[in-house]
Amino acid sequence: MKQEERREQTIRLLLEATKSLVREKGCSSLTLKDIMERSELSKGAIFHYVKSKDELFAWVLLERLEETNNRFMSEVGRKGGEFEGPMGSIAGSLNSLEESDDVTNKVFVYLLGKEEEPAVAEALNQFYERSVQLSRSWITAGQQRGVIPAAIDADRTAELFVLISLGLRVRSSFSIVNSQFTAAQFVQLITGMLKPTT
Amino acid sequence: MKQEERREQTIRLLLEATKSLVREKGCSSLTLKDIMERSELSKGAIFHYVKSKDELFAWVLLERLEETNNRFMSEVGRKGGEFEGPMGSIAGSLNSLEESDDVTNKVFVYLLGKEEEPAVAEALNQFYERSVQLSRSWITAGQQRGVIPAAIDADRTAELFVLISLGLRVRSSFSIVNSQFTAAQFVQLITGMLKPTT
Amino acid sequence: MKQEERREQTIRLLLEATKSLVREKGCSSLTLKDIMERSELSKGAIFHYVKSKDELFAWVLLERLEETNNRFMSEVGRKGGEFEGPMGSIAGSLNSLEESDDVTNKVFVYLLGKEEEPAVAEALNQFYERSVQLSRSWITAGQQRGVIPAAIDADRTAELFVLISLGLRVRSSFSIVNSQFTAAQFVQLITGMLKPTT
Amino acid sequence: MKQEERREQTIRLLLEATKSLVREKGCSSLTLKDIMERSELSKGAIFHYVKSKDELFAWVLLERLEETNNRFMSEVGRKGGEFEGPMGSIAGSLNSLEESDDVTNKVFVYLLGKEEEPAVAEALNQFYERSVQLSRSWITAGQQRGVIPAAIDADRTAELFVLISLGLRVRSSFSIVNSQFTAAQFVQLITGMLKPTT
DNA sequence: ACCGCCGGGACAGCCCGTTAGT
DNA sequence: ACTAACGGGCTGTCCCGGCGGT
Repeated sequence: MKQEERREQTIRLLLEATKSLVREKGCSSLTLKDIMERSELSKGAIFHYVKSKDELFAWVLLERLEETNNRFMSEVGRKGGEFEGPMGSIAGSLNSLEESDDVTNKVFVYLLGKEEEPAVAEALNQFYERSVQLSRSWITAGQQRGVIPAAIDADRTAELFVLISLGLRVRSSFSIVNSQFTAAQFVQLITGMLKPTT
Repeated sequence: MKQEERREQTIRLLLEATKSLVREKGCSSLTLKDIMERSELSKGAIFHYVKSKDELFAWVLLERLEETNNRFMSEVGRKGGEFEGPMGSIAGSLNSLEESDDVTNKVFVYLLGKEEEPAVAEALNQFYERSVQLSRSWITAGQQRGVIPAAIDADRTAELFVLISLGLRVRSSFSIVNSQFTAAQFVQLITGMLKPTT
Repeated sequence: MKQEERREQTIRLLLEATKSLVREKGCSSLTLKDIMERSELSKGAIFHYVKSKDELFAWVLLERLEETNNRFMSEVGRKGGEFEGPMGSIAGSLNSLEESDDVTNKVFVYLLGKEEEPAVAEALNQFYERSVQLSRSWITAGQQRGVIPAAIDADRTAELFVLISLGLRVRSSFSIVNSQFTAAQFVQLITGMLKPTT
Repeated sequence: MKQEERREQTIRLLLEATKSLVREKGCSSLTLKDIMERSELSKGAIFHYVKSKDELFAWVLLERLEETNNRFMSEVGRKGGEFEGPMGSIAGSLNSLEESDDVTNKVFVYLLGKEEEPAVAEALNQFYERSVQLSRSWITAGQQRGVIPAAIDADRTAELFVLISLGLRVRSSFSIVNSQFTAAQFVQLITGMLKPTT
C-alpha cells in the first residue's frame, strides 16, 4: 500500500512542522502560512487532512496522550518485583509537565481559550477524561501491589492529581522566577498522601 | 472636571460591554466590532483607551484582582472576635472560582493562550504574583490569630493553593458532567491541612 | 489549461481597473476598495496576486517598460533603408512622456515618494536601469547606422537623456501654464547634440 | 512679545522634528504620532499650526526655497570684482541637489505623489516657478556681467536647468551604483553651453 | 490664542477557510 | 492526493475634527 504509506508520512510531516513551529513562536501567532512553508505543503493539502488549524493542534494533544498511555501500559505490563510502584511514573510524568517539553502545554493552554468551539471542547474534554482515567489506573495499580493503601479514594485522588497538574501546566506558561512550589515538591506531597502509614 | 468624569464613564462603559459580551459568547469569537456595537463607541475611541483587544481583556483581570483585594482588606480590617478565620474567605473565593463568575475565568484562560505576547505575559504574571501574595496574606493572618498552626510554611502552602485554584479555573472551562472533586471538597482538603492539630 | 487562462484574464482585469482608476483620480487617493469595486474582485483575490497595493502600481510600470522595449525591438528589426534613425523613436517616446499617457507618469511619481520601502525601490531601480539601457541601445544602434557620430559617449549621453526625461515626467505633474521648454524643444536639443557634423 | 516668541519657537521645533524624522525614515512611513513624540507636542497643538501633515511637509520646501533665495541675494549683493560668476552658485546648488541634504529632495518627491490634492499642487507649483525664476535670475545676472553670452535664451535655458535638476533630484532617490552622469558632469555640460565663445 | 483629550471613520494588509480545477 | 483562485471578516493604524480647558 504505497498510498497508505505516503499518507502516513505526510501526516507525520505536518505534525512535526506544527510542533517545531509551536516550540519556536507559540500557538497564537502561528499562521497557516507558517505551516505551509515549513511543511512545504499547500493550503489545500493541509485542509485535505484536517478540517481546521485547531484540529491540527488537537492532533498534537492526542498524540501526546497516546504516547503517555503507551508508556504506562508498557510499564505495567513489565511484571517482576522490580516494579518500583506508580510513584516513579507519576513523578516522571509530572516533571515533564513543568519543563521543557512545553509544546503540549502550549497547545493545551491555547486550545483552552477556544473551548467555545465545540470541536475544541470535545478534544479538551477527551484529553481531560483520559488524563483522569490514566491517573486512576496508576493509583489502583499501586493499590493492587500494596504500595498504596487501599483506604485511599482512587477517584477523588486521581482528580486532585489532574487538577494540580493542570495548575502546573498553566503555571509553566508564566515566567515565574523563584517559585517555592516545584513539581518535585508536588511529588513529595503526593507521596506523603499515598504512602502506606506503616 | 467634566473631562475626567466623561473619561471614567467611557472606561466603565467599555469594561461592562466587554464583560457582558464575554459572558455571552466567550473571548475567542469576540470581535472588536461586537464591542463597538455594544458600547456604541467607535474603533478610534476604543483604541484611544487601550492598545489592543488583549489589553481590554487584561483590564477585566486587573479589575477583578483589585476587587478581591479590597474584599480581603475590608475583612481583615473588620476587627472583633467574630473573625471566623481565613477559611471562610478562602472557601468563598474558591467557590466563585468554580462557577458563576466565569468572566474572569474565561478571560484568564484566553489570555493564557497568548502568553507569547509580552504585554499579555506581563498582565498574567502580575495576576499570578498578586494571587500568591494575597493567598499568603490570608495564611499569615490566620497564623497570627492562632487559627492556623505556625508550623505551616506560608510560602509554599500559598503557592499550592494558587496552583490548585488555577487548576479549578481551567477545569471550569470543561463541561465536566460528574466531577468527583469539587471546590467544596478542595476546601475540605485545605481545612484539613491547615487545621491546628489540637 | 482553463486555470492558466483564467489567471491571465484576472491579472489583465486587475491591471486595467488600476490604470483606469489612476487616470481618473490619481494614485494617492486611490483605495483598495475602489479597485475591488471596479475589478469586481475581492480583497482576498487581489492579495492573492500582489503583495500590496504598491506592487500593483509597480506592475503598471513594468508593463509599460515591456511595451516600450517591444516597440524598440520591432523597430530595429524592421530592416531596410527607410530606417529613419533613432531620432524618430526618441522623439515619439519623449512626446508621450510629457502628456497624454500620464498613467505611467503618475504611477512613477507616486512610487518615487515611497522609495523607502525596499520593494518599491527595487521596482524603481529596475525601471531606471532599463530605461538607461534602452536609451543606450538606441544610441549605439544609431551609431552603427552612421546617423550618430561615433565620437558621442553613448553611456553618458544615454544617462543625460534619461535624466531629462525624468525631469519631464516630474514636470508633467505640475500644471504649468506656459512652459518655454517643451518636449519638442528637448528633441531639438538632442538632435543638435547627436547630429553628425557633416 | 513673549507670545510671538514662543510661537516662533514652537514652529521651529516642529520643523526641526519633522526634518530630522524625514532624514531618518523618509516621508511616507512618517506618522503624526512620530512627530508628536519627537516634538513633544500634542496632536491638537500641531493642528493648530498646520492644517494637515502635508502642509507641514510643504513648509520644509518653502523654508528651503527661502534659504536658497537668500543665499543668491547675498551673493549678488556682494559687489566687487571677485564675483566669480553665476557658475559657482549653480554648481554649488546642483551639488547639494545630488547628495546628502536629501530632506528637501525626499519631501519634494513625496509631495509630487500627491499633486491631486490642490493644496499640495499649489505648493509644488510655487516651488517650481520660483526655481525657474531663480535660475533665470542667475543667468541674466551672468549676462549683465558679461560672463554669459547675451545670445543665450535665458528663459529656455533656465527651464532646461530646472528640468535637469528635477531629474537629479529624482535620481537621488535611486540607489544607483555607478552612474556615468554626475552632477559634476552636469555642471561641466552647462558651463560648456554658457561659456562665451571667445 | 494656544493646547490637550476624546472620538470617528477609512484603510491596508493578514489570515482562515472554501471551491473550482488538475 | 494535491493546487491555486477566491472570498470576505477582522485587527490595528492613521489622519483628522471638535469640544473643553488654560
